[in-house]
Amino acid sequence: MLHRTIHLFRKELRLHDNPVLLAALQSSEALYPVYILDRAFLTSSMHIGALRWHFLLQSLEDLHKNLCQLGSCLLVIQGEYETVLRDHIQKWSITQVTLDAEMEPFYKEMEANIQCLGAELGFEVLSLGSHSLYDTQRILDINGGSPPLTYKRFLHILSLLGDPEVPVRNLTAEDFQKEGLSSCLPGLEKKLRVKDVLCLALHEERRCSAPDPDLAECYRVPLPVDLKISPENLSPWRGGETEGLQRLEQHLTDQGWVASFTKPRTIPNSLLPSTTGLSPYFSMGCLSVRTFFYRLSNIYAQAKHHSLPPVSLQGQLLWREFFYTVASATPNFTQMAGNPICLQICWYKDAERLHKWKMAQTGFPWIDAIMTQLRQEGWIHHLARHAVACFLTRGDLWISWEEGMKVFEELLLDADYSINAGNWMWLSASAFFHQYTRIFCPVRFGKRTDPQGNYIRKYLPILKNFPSKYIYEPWTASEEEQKQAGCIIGRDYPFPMVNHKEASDHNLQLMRQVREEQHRTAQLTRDDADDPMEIKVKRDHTEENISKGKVARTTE
DNA sequence: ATATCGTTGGCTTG
DNA sequence: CAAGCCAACGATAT
Repeated sequence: MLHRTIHLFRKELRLHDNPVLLAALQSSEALYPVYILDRAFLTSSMHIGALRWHFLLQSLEDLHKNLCQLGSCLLVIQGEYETVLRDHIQKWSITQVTLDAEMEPFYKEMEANIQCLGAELGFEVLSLGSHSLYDTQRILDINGGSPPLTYKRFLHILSLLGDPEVPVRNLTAEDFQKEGLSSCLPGLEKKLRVKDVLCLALHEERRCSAPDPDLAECYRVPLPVDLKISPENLSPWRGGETEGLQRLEQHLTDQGWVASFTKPRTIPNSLLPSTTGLSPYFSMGCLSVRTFFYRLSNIYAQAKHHSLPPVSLQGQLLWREFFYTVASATPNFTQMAGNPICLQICWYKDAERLHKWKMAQTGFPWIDAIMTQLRQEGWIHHLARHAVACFLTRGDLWISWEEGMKVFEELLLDADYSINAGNWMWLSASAFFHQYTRIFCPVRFGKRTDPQGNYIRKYLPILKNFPSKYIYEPWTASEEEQKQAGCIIGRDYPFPMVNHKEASDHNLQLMRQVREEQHRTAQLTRDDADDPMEIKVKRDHTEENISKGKVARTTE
């Protein structure tokens, strides 16, 4: 029996390699492609900021256009998702809801709630994942249930698993216009596409005998102004599958560049991205990682030599998988407390200093330029992320990585629950990375790849007339030189908020202390422990946290 | 038990 | 500008 289906788009905002949408089409006589714009959810669970709102709306508009070309359309419905679903299940006599499976707790909770609703209202739920290359559960199973904590070990497990699943075929107009399928609302269909009117289900034709003139208006993709989001958008990234695919193709034409890509050698302060800059498209599912993975495999197969993980382009996709895997099996992954893999550190709470960092007012041009690019454009290079993250946490300010993570979540177009938290733990040497004596210098680090400071001049124009020898440390210029540059330090641009040498030396000592204490407590715990499990959670040894962790594990 | 090694530091030396 | 040192962690391999 064929279903009457609502397909819920959540993250996978694309028509290529979209397995659950394909399955929805194949199992349905009527299909409603829906995006529920639940502002409370997007704000409180996903913490999306203004730039990401723009990117999301652009992606929805593009999805709508692409669906229209195939004889369908996107129905955007604003409201709380459960209420919206409840209303439309009845209104449209729905028997099936399909949706992309996602791994974030808030998306999983949403899916569980939809399952419950299905049991109550009598519709089936089908969800399939396509956001990652591998099913994280299979990786965990091979590793004996616990996540691999090193990339090397992770790669080893992948070598046992083999290549990821290949992408499903692209959707075509035939999929949407097959005999007897009606896709989207009949009234809307006629409005949006006069030529190819679908063969409609009988009862739907009856219902729409008096088409609502406001139907199209009612389901359209809202504009930023409708959502009271500032129309200002300086980001060069434009959301959507079409733009994402264009950028992908553009990068793949340079096969030599693709084959020899070596991440640590890319330049954090080039004025145009030295990496692909595709992350925003992957994070919102405008692009399929499986599609990219296999396009890379094809190029590697033709190349004489190619780079390898961890530094290769494919290796970058695998880093993403690595963090998904660890996040999926670690309780409280996005926080320190109750997170068994995270070093427990007593960070300073200093709202004023945090604010300076966040608002690009640290007085270190290299740091402030990066934070300005982040704020204006929503994307910064990976190494630039390292520089500002190290500065905020173990390097200079000794402020919790969770605070930095929240700022990135709001400002980054590619913000991703697992990857963001994982990298912040990495940079703060709280997990994954342990060579804490390696501290980025906020003056020296950027100089290597941009001695003229063109990057700083672009993002901090107030400093643009300083000679190159002062551009990374303008406070060392004499009063006369500052006047000449048209920028007085302390008036037009702040003095550095810390003495880097003193701050980083001090923090290094703190970090040593933390490790020493950790070591001692682990020793104590080991001596006391009857239960060998207690040793495993030595990193986070308080009673409360252990029980929290155990509860979270068993409910998974 | 012990050795190995880590995607991307900074500094000195030859 | 490449190599080695710094001081040294901790997950994994052996």
